[in-house]
Amino acid sequence: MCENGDHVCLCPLEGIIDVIGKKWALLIVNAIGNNERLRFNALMEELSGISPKTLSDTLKELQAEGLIKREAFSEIPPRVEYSLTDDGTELRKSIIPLLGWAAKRTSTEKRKCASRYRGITAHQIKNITRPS
Amino acid sequence: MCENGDHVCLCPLEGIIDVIGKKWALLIVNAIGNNERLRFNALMEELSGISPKTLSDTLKELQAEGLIKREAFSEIPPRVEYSLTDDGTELRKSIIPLLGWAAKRTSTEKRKCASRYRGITAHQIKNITRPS
DNA sequence: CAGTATCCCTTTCGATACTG
DNA sequence: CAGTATCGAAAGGGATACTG
Repeated sequence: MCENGDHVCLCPLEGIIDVIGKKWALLIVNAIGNNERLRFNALMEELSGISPKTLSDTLKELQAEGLIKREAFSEIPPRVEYSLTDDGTELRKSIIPLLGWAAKRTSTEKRKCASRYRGITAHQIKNITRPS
Repeated sequence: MCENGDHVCLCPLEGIIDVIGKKWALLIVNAIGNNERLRFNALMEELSGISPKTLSDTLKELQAEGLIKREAFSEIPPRVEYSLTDDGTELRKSIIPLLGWAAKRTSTEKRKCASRYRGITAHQIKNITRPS
């Protein structure tokens, strides 16, 4: 990567924006992280409001990006569990500073919290190594 | 904000995604940060490929979010300069960890760097307080 | 110079119904 | 249960031409 002197390359932005720019992507990553492993319908509940199509689509993309892992069990009824890969876990951690920045604005600018995400359990991050 | 125990609220995501999810937003913030202050056409050059409409639109949003400042001078020909607010500067810093995460993947997964942003000078961050 | 005004295309996402 | 198939509305952006 192009990092020399006081420069940091923004090239990786290409990957970042496509992933985290998606409306539900970070919420999904976090929801799974909060629970270790989650099934499709459980995710539907955590992310109240998401449609099966959107969830399915996003799940596939996150999988393709190597951020989550899908495990299917040959049972009846079928069972599929999603969990974070190491990469996904790292992503989950690396957005903390950004969250901190946003949180500061939220409070100083007196915005109401979560008007859009209200009711979504997954709007909290749990069990994460907190920055000092 | 709802931060207690091992929880960090993702509510601010509402604001974050809308801002940084936009294709050019972070690039613009960074381009201005790299140069202290920039004029409209200078931005057009740094962000090679952006259309005046898109730049104009995004600039207004970033302004509305309080991330950049617009100063117009009553001269002929007109001169307008954009600079980062403190908030914008903070944002620019807080994406570093995310960049680090993405950079690591980029290299380990052998993706080609910047296929989408190639040629855009603003794909580098300069003069920033680097994380240890 | 610093944008605006149009037009249009693409992607995204939601709702709903259906299936292995 | 875990999705897929369709359809449609809406937003994001790009190209280009024009203006105060």
